[in-house]
Amino acid sequence: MRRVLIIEDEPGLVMALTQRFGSEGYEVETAADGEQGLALGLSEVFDIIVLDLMLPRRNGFDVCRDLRQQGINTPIIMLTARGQVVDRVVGLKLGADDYLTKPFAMMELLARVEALLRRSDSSRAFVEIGASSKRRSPGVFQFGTVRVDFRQTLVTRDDKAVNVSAREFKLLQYLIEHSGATVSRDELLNEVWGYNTLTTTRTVDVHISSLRQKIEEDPRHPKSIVTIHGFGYKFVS
Amino acid sequence: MRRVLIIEDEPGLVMALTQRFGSEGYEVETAADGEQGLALGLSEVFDIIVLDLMLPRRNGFDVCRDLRQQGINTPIIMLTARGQVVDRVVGLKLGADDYLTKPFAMMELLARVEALLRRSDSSRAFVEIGASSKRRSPGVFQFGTVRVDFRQTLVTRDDKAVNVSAREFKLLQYLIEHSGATVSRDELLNEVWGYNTLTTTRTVDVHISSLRQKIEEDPRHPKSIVTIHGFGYKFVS
DNA sequence: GGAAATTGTGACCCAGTTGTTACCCACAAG
DNA sequence: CTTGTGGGTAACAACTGGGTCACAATTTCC
Repeated sequence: MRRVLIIEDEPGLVMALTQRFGSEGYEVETAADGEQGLALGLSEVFDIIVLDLMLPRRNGFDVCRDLRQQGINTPIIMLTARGQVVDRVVGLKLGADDYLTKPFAMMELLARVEALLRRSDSSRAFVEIGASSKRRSPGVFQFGTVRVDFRQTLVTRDDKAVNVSAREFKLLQYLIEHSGATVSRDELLNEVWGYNTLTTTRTVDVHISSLRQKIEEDPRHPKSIVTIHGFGYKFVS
Repeated sequence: MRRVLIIEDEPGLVMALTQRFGSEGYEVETAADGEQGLALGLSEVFDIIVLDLMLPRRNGFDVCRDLRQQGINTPIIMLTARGQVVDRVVGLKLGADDYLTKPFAMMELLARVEALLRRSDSSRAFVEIGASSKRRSPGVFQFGTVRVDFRQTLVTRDDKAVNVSAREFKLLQYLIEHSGATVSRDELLNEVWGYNTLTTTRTVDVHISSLRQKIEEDPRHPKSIVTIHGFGYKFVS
């Protein structure tokens, strides 16, 4: 089982992360300040570390640097508050492997974690015989005349590129990844927008609407992104 | 046995919640104001906490934040009065795990509680040997030629989709979940509509009727949703 | 720094949903 | 068989949820 260490002081976020990772099958440990986090990171073995930048008692930079200096090379994802103009360079220089600005969508975090794990797996994989047994998602999804390429972040319809914004793309991706399931607006806000966005649920409708304009044959009578009155939306392929 | 802490000042609701949780086999403790609730939450261990937002002596936000700051990470469901829209954000940020707007259907509350417990169980489950013993509800229920898919929010009959409204779907779900039991109109109003709705019991009949039109072979002589004269309805599969 | 694109919000309207009433029939008790 | 009460359902009115437009705020890109 994968083990993740979460070093973060905001209780709500800790809660949310714990649950999200838990439901993904991770074993979760948490630390509420830098000191504690550093100690845990040094004394136990993890597959991934999620590290907030602003921490009481010892900030994320220090923790990250110290971990690396002690020979810990577990993948680290750094969380930075919006507005902190901390550029990627500083974080990466200190040994972080990726970073995310708060507030982030859970979906996003999970995706990056997976990516990092895949990387570190494959760098270790030379021991294993044959290809890794991990089935990676095909990367391309097609329904009707529409094709979504997740690797290239590209949507085409009748082989012609469709201009889809970032938000729309993520929304579409989430819907596709949960094909057939009814997803509520709240779930979409949490997974696609962010874990504590101020956004109202009506915003979801607007983006759904504009997505439909772009990928549905007849936007007035959508076939792929279906409304489930009173519940939410559902993607059917 | 599961232990639940209910922090709520409205006596009627406290009563209803106590009974409902009691009949589900929970051990219930209650607090009528924030101070008392906080004290209880800190001094005893619970599996779940139901916390009203508007409370005398200390509001739900404070209680939630204080509990979290004291290291209590029991799942918390927050109850908010209708109209307070902003609460989602603030509540979740402070460490609440879910929220419900009053008046809510008991069924809804129970479902969310179950979901939270399942989540927190699975994050602890790494101790267990082998695959997690998570028994998830099958998600699909079939009787006769009718199939109800709870994940997809979809009802089909003879493999053809049946257009069922939100209320009808929830009603059907409740009946199915209590297969074989006679459920009174009052119970349905409480569980499917809301705990203090002004709705009359005749409304239930109307919805039952329209459900029958949609899923019964012969709506005049229903086989699945049976009337128990003088008592209520019963679902038989 | 300014232009262009993206994103969130409020407003409006429509369609589907929901609750109520009314009328009639079914049931059970005598 | 009769009668009083409970239940089925059609019809209507009121409401609510959802689609989309226009605008403002924000971000991104030259």
